[in-house]
Amino acid sequence: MSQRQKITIKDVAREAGCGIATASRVLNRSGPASAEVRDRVERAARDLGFSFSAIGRALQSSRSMTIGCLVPSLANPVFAEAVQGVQEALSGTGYQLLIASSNYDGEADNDAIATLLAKEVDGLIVTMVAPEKSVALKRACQHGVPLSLMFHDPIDGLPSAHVDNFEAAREVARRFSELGHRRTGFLALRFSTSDRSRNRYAGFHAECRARGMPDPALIELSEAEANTPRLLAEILSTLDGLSAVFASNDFLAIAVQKAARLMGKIVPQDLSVVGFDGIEIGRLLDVPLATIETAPDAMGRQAARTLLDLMQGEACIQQPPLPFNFRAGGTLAPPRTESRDDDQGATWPPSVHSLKTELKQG
Amino acid sequence: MSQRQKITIKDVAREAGCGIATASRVLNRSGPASAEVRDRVERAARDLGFSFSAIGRALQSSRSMTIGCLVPSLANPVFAEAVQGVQEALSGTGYQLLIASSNYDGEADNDAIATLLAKEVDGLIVTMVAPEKSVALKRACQHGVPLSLMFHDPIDGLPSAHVDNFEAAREVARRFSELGHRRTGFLALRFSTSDRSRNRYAGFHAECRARGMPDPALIELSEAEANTPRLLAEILSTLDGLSAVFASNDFLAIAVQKAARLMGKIVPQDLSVVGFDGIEIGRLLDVPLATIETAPDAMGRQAARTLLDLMQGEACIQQPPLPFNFRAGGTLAPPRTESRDDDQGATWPPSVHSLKTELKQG
DNA sequence: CTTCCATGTGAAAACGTTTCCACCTGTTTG
DNA sequence: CAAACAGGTGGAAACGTTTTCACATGGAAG
Repeated sequence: MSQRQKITIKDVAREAGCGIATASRVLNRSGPASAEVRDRVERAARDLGFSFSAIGRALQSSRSMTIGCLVPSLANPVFAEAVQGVQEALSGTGYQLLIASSNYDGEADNDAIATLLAKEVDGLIVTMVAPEKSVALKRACQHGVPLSLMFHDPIDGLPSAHVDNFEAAREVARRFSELGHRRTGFLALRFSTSDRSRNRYAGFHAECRARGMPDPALIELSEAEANTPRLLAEILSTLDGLSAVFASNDFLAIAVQKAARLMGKIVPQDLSVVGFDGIEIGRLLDVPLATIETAPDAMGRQAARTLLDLMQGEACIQQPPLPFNFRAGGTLAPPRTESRDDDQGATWPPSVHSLKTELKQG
Repeated sequence: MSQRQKITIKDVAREAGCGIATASRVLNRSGPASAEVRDRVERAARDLGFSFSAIGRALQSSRSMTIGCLVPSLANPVFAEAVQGVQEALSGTGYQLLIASSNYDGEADNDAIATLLAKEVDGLIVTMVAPEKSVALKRACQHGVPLSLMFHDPIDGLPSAHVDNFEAAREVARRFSELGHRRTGFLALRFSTSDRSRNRYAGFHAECRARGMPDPALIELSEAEANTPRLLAEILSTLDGLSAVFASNDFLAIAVQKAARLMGKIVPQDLSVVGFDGIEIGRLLDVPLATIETAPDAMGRQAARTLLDLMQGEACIQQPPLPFNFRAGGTLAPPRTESRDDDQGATWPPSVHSLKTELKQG
């Protein structure tokens, strides 16, 4: 706690016996300087332990060398990995990452963007609740701040690093169908605040229809229900008769297995489960989890690279969606034969929400 | 992409027909102003869509309202959660989080701190490879920047939000011992770059000794070995005869189970496994993982609160270590009786590293 | 010997704030 | 009625940079 006040380039210039401009030129190698002066300045800077003030620089150049990143929460490893990917793509470019998280709150989203904007970030990488409705995001656009999205489908000409959730979910329906499943469920944790979940449901729903399966049951869980196997089991038991469940993320899928065990059901014989995200741990489980593999870190990297291009003034080009991959696993198998062909007989509980109308159609 | 240039307080003042100083006073409610002028200024600011430039403010007040945070990697959920905790504690204080990650590289650690310092962060929250040796960290100290550590044991009077890894590890040894285990192993992924791993080993080792058990086998894994069950199985099979393994994190512990299955061993009958961290998923597994529960988010929150106090000028007080909790689970059981009492007979492979000397003694 | 140019150099403006100070008005006090 | 004071107000300095511009100096070209 010794030296409380900072050493500026003025101090260096004084110590070296030259003008400020010269010191700046030497230290930045941005202009001519005699060997002798160069030497004095460099020595002075070293002796004094000088380093440039990024703030002074930012003010004068109106480039903060900072890029802002907004995600719902770092407690979700998917977003955390994406941010790590951004970090990696940024390393070596001189840009720093200013982070904000909204806790899945649309209001907080707007505040966060406003704050980031006030800090004059040179670019923005964003995942939020409702990008298409966010006034703050619109303002950022008009403001001319380069912008790139993550996880969202591209909107309004804004580039986005994403996977095609709709297509990926169709793939899951296809697998279910091919194995002979008919009655399925879709489990989501934050359906209303996650366009990803909604797109997945839409794709799943569309493909089920296309294959003549009954509409999947949509089950939206609360945080508590998702984390308490007993509660989850209760919910699942109200939906007796389904042979396969598509969980909108891997954690949920694992929770479903636990709940199934509690109910005395065996995965996959009594219930097939497929997750989403492809977290590493799924592979190491007793019964490896069938899931859609995605690469959040690659998403972060792509978002960052796109943003860097944009900041270079390059035209905004939307990259194709990042690939996903269906990972086979022990949690997916054909249904028990006896429950195969009784579609017509039983009354089938309707979807919890009926939002088939406002769903994307592919 | 319309309005590329910014609106400054000057524009507001001109629009309102008053001086800059007055505009500033009105907008900050920091001084007297007539009702009429106040009105004009506020209207002007609204009409123009003015917002303060954090950079201009930072330059003039020499407070950037930014705090820097360095962690090894956000791909590790433990650190990601901690950062999320920091984020939460900071929300509403007006401080933003500037993030850096080092990828477990000590050199990168130093660079990152230097960069953060150049950005004139008002405080620093740090988890790094070797805080006790870092010159950059020392410089930050001398520079007078408020500092708080996470995950590390307190050093040099720097406060740290941490759990007592040594004690927690002793707890594991105690559990093993009470169940009758004697030959144990300690698995670590990044032993050389993680003081946490080292402290855990030290505590585990110390308690094993204290209880008259043979020294635990120390097994340091490469990234590849940890993620490839086959490789891990090979390694484990070279250490035949041990009945219990303490993995330095839960992911490793789960990998060990997978490897054991590959070897035809049954957990916990043939091999007990205890992890560390207490990730949520461990609870949902087929065989719930026995582990030491910690709360990374609480660590982040504590680190942030301590830092805020420090920045208020309060004296630096070291909080007691955060509590840990032994979570019982299906992966821990007494060893098979036949392998109980043959200590003296067999030759026991020595620890991979023999660092018993430089280990913390409690 | 002049003219020109290259090279090295420093003063000063600009970036967007906040704050100190001085200057106005009126109004209250002696 | 003069003096002191309070409330409003704006000019200008400061924060740490970079960059423009102008001024030197010297050597080469005319």
